[in-house]
This record gives sequence, structure tokens and C-alpha cells, in this order.
Amino acid sequence: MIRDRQVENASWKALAKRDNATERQQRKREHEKQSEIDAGIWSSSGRKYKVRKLVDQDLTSSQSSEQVAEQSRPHCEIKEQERKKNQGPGRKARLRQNEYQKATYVNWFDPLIWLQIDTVAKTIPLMGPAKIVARLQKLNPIQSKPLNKSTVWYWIDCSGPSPRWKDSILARMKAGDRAPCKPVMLSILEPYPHIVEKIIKHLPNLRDVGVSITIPLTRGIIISHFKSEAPEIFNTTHKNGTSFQFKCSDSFTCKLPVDWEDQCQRSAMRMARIIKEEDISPKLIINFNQTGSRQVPLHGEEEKIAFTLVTCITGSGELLPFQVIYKGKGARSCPKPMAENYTDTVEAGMVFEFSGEPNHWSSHKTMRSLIDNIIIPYLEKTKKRLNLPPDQKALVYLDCWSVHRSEEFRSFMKTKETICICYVPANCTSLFQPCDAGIQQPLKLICKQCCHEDVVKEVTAGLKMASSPVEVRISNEMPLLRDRTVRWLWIAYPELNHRELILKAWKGCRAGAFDLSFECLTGREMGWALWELRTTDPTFHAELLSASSITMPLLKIPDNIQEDNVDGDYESDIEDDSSVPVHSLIACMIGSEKGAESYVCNQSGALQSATSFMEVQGTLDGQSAGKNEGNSVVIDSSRRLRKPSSRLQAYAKNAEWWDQEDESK
DNA sequence: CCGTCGACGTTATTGTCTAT
DNA sequence: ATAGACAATAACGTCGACGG
Repeated sequence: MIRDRQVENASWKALAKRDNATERQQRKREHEKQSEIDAGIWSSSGRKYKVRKLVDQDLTSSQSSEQVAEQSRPHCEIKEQERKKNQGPGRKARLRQNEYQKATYVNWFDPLIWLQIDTVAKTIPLMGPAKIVARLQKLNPIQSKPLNKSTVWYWIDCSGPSPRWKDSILARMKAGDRAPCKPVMLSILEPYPHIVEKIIKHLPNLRDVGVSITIPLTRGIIISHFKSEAPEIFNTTHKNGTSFQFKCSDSFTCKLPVDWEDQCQRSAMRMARIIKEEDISPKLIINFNQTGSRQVPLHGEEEKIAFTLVTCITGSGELLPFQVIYKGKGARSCPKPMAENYTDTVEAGMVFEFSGEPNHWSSHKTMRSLIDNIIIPYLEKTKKRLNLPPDQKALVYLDCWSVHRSEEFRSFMKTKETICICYVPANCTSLFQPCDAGIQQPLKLICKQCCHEDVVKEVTAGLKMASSPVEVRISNEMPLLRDRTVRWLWIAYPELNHRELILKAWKGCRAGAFDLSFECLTGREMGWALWELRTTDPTFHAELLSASSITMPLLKIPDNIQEDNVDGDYESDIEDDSSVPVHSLIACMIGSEKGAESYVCNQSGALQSATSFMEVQGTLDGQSAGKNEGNSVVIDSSRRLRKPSSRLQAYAKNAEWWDQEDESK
């Protein structure tokens, strides 16, 4: 019993002791808390304030003032961090010339800092800069240390009765902590805002009248405005003394390989040898190329239809039926059989295809179809007609588009034993690809004109029906427009199937002493050159002699070459030749002088009509309009690679600044 | 303390270049 | 073609120094 009581007593004592300790601890904590509340660490609601390190200042560090600068300008650091984040393993960054540097100047308009300055400044009578700085130094020695009184002086506007912050300074403070910096690399048109304004007003006016605003028209208008009001813009003197000519940036001009002439000659020699070796008739030489086309409806609506046209020409001057590839995934994407001229075109051998891809560019599938459905039937028919044996070889000359270079396509071509392949040198398509050189332009012209005609027809019909011109609607449904393209092709085919035109196209591909015409390839000079190769270039000679060069040419093309052709869509819009009769163009290309003249006339005439529009609008004064008339603005070919051929010279009689580069080449 | 000056840092945007 | 990244650019801001 006693013992139990003792134990009980002892435990009670222990408990009391413990309770005491707890009480004391609680009192201590309360005391601490109260002191913290007094110090402002706790809010009145009993919660600890979250500590945000807005300005991470190290009071003991001697570099604290530099940190203030860095922290007041987060811009640099954020940018640097972004940069590091972007430099992933797969990404090769451009070499930096200047290392990242920490900020040294303080941005005093950082909200935290400006608040102090503003508060202090209001307490200082007459806002004496030196006094403001001194007071700030006392209050916050770290942050205000680098503040210079002359800087503060710059902020103060003393012009009024009492000194105050300058308006610009207040605006900056309001805008935030970013320093106001105006962009400096000004556009070349920057000094001429009134001209820019005029042009901006002029173009919608033209549109409202009903003129279709095309890139060439726009370009013509812009150039004429500047030529009349600020001609010096086209030939400015740089600050360093060298005069430069206003020109297109380099990214818009594709560069020819340096050794294009050599490459093209080799290509011609390859063909020549194959022709000689296999005794190929010009009728069995085929060149094909694809051309993108699109319809641009009035009033700058989105493009509504796009198809690729594969044109094949033969060395003897024939045009094979077109292969037409439409964008889309099923047979529905092709024109319907009830379309105008559909049966005609199909009977002529044309093939309508869908690409199956989201774009309308030619793929491997369509390429196979081209070979199987157009080229091979033609070859067989021709061989029969000429009484040639079935194993007579034929030559196909194509550009090194990615599809054509692919292993898939080449192995497919290996199965066609009677066809030899020759590739157009990389990046030389515009020079050494007959289809490209001679056929595309008139073809595009015809398509454009047919499209134009369709629209005119429709509008005319609509005008008869509708009560007011406003109600005329131009249909832009895909299937309808697609069906119309059939008619264009039907018109284009006989127009382009012009022996002289096609022969001229082959002949127009010239490199050094050779061109791609059959006569030249089989001529005496070529034979001589081939013979000379034995001594001048033995490796190439050996390559020509090897058996594989006949069946499957070696392809020494780097993979990173730029794709030709991909930009076809873009090209088609540059040139505004809608008013040029196709006959004139073709005649011009063939070389008859009369046609050439009329073409030039028409070309400048088209632009003159543009200038006359300006007069109607009254946005140009009479002087400038007159100036433009005498100076026929000739827009040259849409070719990005410009060929110094006689054809081009016929286009551009008056060389302007955008032509001068060509002349020097 | 006021006013000014030269030196140089900071900034946003376009040109140019690279990669996809 | 297109997107993204860096370089070039010159006005404006900041700073230190000087003289009155």
C-alpha cells in the first residue's frame, strides 16, 4: 500500500514537473512569437508571412551593388537562361561572339527601387538631386550606392514653377521596368512615311475598283511610287562610303553551284555517250518535270485549287500527254468524268491522279504511274512504229528531286531494263532542264489565262442574272474549279505540242559549247570531246565507260542539296503576264523577231495600264505618271536563276536596278 | 551643390544564317 | 519553305569626373 502510494506520489510529482516544463516552454514560445509579431514577421491573423526574396541582397558582400544592377535588369539573365535551355543535344547553336555579361548599370525604374527614390524625393524641398541621393544613401546604402546625382538631375524637370519628374520619366515608371528603346535598324522606307501611306491607300483603292491585286502589280506600284518621289532610294551611299544597290536579300536568290558549267557539260556528255552507245533515236529521249499550278481567284481570296502537272517532252519535239496530280486522298479528288473535255483528255492519254498526300506534289506512287501509264506506252508505241526491237533502250532525263533520287524509285527503275536514266545536275534545273526552260512558262500562262477567262465568263453570266453587280457571286467550290482545270489542259496541250518550241527548249539548255539538242549531242564536236576525255579527265571517262553508267548512273550528289521545284507555287505568282497572248510568248521563245517585239510591247503595255490606273485614282501626280510612261518597267522572268540568254534580253530592254546584277554575271 | 561632358552600357527589332 | 537563333545597329540611359 505504502509502496503503491509512494509510486503514485512519485509519478504525480513527475507529471507535475512535466506540466511545469510544458508550461514554461509554451510561455517561452509565446514570448518568441510576440517578439516576432513585433518585428513584423507574423501577421495579425497569426500566420507567418511568406518570405519572398524579391531582391536577393547579400548585405555582407562587397559586390552587392553589382547585384543590384543585375537584379534590376532581369532581361539579360532571362535571355541567357532561355539560350541555355534551347541548346539541347540535337541542336547546334551558332558560335557566340560575345560572352554573356552581367549587368553593370542599375535600372532605377525597377518598381522596388523607384518606390524608394520617389518617396525620398517627395520629402526633399525643391528636389535637389544631391540631397535626394544623400538621403537615399542613408536609408538604403546598398541599393542606392551607385545612384549618381547627375542621373537624378536628368530626371528632374525644372522648367515649371516647381521642380518635378519629367513626363518621360513618369511614363517610364508607369510602363514598368523596361527601358524605352526605339528600334534602330530602320526599314529603308522609314524616312518616307508619306510615300508608304500613299501606297497603302492606293492598293485598296485599286482593289475596290475591281483590279485583282497581284504581286507584280503591287511591286510595280511600289516601285513607281518610289521612283517618282524618292529615286535616290534605289542607289544609296552607305555610311562607310561604299555605295550599295537596293536589292533582294540573299535568301531570296538561289545560288547556282560554282561549277555549274562543268556539271552540265558532264551531264550532256553522259547523255551523249548513252545515246551513242545504245543508238537511241531522238524520239526515245524523254525529259519530264513537274509544275505546280494554282488558281488565284479575284479579290485575294485564299488559293482554292492546286494541282501538279507533269510534262514530258521528247528529243524529237513531241509533247506527251500530261499527268495531272490533284491534292487529296481518294478518287473524289480527281475531276469528275462529266467535266468539260474530260473524255477528250482521257482519250488523248492524259492521266488524272490523286496524290494521297496532304500536298499535291508528286510522290513515288505517282511517279511509278507516270512511268507505267505514260512513258512506257509511248515508248512501246514508238518502237513499233519505227520498227525497232523491243529491247531498244530509251533515255529518260530527269531532275534530281528527292523522289527521283530515292532508293525506292531507283530500284523500281532497275526493273525497267529498257530505260536509262540521266540526272539533271543539282541546283541547275533552271539551266539544264528543258521542260523547265521552255515549257513551264507558256503552260502557266495558259492556265492563268484560262482561269481568268472562266472567271470573266462566270461574272458576265452572273451579271445578266443578278439585279445588281454587288450580288454576283463567284463560285469557289473546290470540285467545280477542279473540273474546270480539265478544259485548261485540253487547251494547253495542243498549244504546247509545238515541235519548234520543244526543240528550242532542248537547245536552250546550254553549257559551254554544248547544248541538249539531239544534233549537238550526236554531233562531231561532242564525239570529239568524248574522245578527248580519255586524256583530259580519265576518271570521268572511266565512269562513263563502266557498265553501271548506262543502266544506273552514279549519283554523286550530296544529300543536303536544296530541293529544286519546291518553290514552284511561289514563282507562278511573281510574273504578271496575263495580258500577253500565248502565241506571242511562244513565238518569242522560238525566236521569231516579230513575236519578240510584240511581247515586249505587251509586257510594258500591261504595266502602262497599271500606271494609267494611278492617274484615275489621282494618288500620283501627273509628273510621276508621265515619268513612268517613258520608262517602261519591265519585269523579267520569274526564274530565280537567271540565265543570260537572248530570250531574257528580249524581255528586259531597259535594264533597271534589279537587272544590273544579271548583267555583271 | 549645380550643371555639363565624354565614355560606354542597354535595349528591341530586323537582317542574316542555320536547321528542320 | 519556315522557324528559330544570333548579330548588327544607334538612340537613349547611366556613370564618373570636372569646374564653377
